[in-house]
Amino acid sequence: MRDVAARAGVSQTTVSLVLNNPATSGIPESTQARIRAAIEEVGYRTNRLARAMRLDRTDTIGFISDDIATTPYANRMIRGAQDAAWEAGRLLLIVSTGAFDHPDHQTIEQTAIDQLLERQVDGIVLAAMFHRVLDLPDGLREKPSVLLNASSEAPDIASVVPDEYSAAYEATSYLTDRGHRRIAHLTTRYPGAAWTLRLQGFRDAVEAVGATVDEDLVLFDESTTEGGRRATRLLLEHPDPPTAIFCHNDQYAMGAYQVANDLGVRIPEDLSVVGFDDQQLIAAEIVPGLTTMRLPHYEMGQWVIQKLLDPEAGPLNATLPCPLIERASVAPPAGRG
Amino acid sequence: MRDVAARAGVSQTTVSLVLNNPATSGIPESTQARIRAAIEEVGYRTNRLARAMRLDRTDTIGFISDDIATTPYANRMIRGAQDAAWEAGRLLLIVSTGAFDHPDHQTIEQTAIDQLLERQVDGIVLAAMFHRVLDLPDGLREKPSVLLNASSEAPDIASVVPDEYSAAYEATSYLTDRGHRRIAHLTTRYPGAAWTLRLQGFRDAVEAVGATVDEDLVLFDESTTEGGRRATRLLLEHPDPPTAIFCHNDQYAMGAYQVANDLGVRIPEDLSVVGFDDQQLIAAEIVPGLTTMRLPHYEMGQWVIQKLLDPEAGPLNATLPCPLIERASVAPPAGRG
DNA sequence: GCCGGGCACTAATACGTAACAGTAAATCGC
DNA sequence: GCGATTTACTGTTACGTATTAGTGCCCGGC
Repeated sequence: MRDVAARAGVSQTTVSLVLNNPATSGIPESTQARIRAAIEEVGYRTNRLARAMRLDRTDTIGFISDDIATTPYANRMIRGAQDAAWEAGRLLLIVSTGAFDHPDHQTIEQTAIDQLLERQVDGIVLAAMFHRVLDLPDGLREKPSVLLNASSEAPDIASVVPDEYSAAYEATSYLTDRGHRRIAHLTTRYPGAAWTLRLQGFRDAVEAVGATVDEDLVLFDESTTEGGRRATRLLLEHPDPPTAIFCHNDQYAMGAYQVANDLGVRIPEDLSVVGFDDQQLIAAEIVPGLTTMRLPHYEMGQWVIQKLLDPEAGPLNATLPCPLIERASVAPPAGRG
Repeated sequence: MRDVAARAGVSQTTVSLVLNNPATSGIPESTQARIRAAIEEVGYRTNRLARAMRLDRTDTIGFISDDIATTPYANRMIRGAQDAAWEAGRLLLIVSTGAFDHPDHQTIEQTAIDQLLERQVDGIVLAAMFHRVLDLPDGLREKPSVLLNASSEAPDIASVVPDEYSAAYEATSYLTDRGHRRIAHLTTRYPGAAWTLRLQGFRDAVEAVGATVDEDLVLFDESTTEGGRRATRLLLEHPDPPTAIFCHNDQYAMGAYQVANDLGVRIPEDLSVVGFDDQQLIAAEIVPGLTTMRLPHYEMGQWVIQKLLDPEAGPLNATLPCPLIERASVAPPAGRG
């Protein structure tokens, strides 16, 4: 900047003025042009470190995620956050701390927070791959912080989570609307907030049409393809099998497809299936296309950044809707055509 | 730091000394302890911006990726880079520039580079989701830079790519070793470096066992499930159908599975299939498990960071092997049991 | 009794920017 | 023609750190 000033024959102050308030600084256009030319010639580029020191603002946001590698959710959340940040001229400093149930996770997370604070980020996003309730780590209070796909006991920390309950209610209602009354729910006991909320939404939606939930049809297993196969086999061997299955996630549903196919049970004619997640590589690609609830990962990623940039706007704790993605895996139950 | 110094009754210089060279500074243990106590009491934390200005080094690496959202590859690359960076005490400043064939992509990429340079990153990683050859953007030369999953014409820029040719050769040999001679290759004309290299590896491996490539069996389509269905249908309707298919990627293979299943063609008994990518949600989950080549995304991510940290070590342009992941989709051709 | 040298520190500076508090000259109003 | 205002700038400082070049003091040796 000093070089630019020298070349343009003005002071460093003037250059700074032109760079930051070209309109209101009262520097005549001729001088401004001279300075712009000098900037070009010198190949000057602002040093944002120095700028940040002066302004006490880095235009950088820390993003801590518990496990980036093993799930496709991270993509969408990061992308949502990245896009919103980019639009506002902010950049994301990303740290992945590994699986949240790893013994060292707390320590790593703490170190990550320290690293971000030392780098003077303007705010911190703490993201969970699986919707859960977490203990607020020390340090998060030192800067504006937002929880992504997680909540905490702390009453004053912003957070956003998917509306699991309503999504499950809607998914189930989609089935009851088409006449299904005997509906199974494949779920999981994976630690986290998702399954209880979805199970409750499922129950309430079944009962809302005057039907009862047959506990034989609520199965807990791993929410994997393998688990889906096991559970679906049980269901289809049941003396009074369900006409529809609502699965905790799409992998589960994929397992259901495989078993149904093996046993000659047609989807959707003989068995309707609704999934959860809208996994790109599954839901749209298996045959028939899987009707499923899409988790609003991208939107939640956007939300947290907007919340950091404008903390006053909107609610402190948001719950985002999960749109129903309608494909071809649901039909009325057999015999009702 | 000034507060810490005041509280410990020493100068700021002494605090800095204790923080950075506790051993060689010649400050007696008693004073060091006093300073450490003061740091604790004050809750002092280094301001790395100021440190960076002084040292002209931010311990931050810029990571530009062309599209983080639509592929699961990004995960593994970012994670590899993140892990290597973390281990070395570096953090990643990540920018996603969107699809590389978008009209504004060049501009966005340029802005991203400027942003990173303004933030004084120590180095830049330019990552491509799909292996391709790119024009080196201006600005990359201002800092140490490395290309990830991409190469360029520039002779002096470090880069790492998967060894597509050898991987295809190995995949094909895996089939010829088991007796297959009539092998199809489903590939694509998606712009990028991958398909030509893989096609060549395929050809050479077939010819290496004295067989010839039937051009009827080399099909170009979109490398999607839909494309896989189309292509496989053509192949299975061929008067002299192949006994094995080598697919450009796993989605393609998934489409092949679906059509085979519909037509009652058993995998692997009637038709062997080898994929490419080892997509978590496909390869391990479809039945039977898909034998496929895993792209070394994680390892390439690590590689680029190590290259930035120690530019002298190893070759300038690396080619990483793709391990063969053996599952259950390959058997000897029918009639040779 | 004096000098050299080690010990335990410290003062001052630079990194690159933004902004406050000026200042000199030109212009205006009456 | 003169004070007041405007125009077009500039000098200086502070942000928090790492480092260089000291400084004062004490102790040992002769």
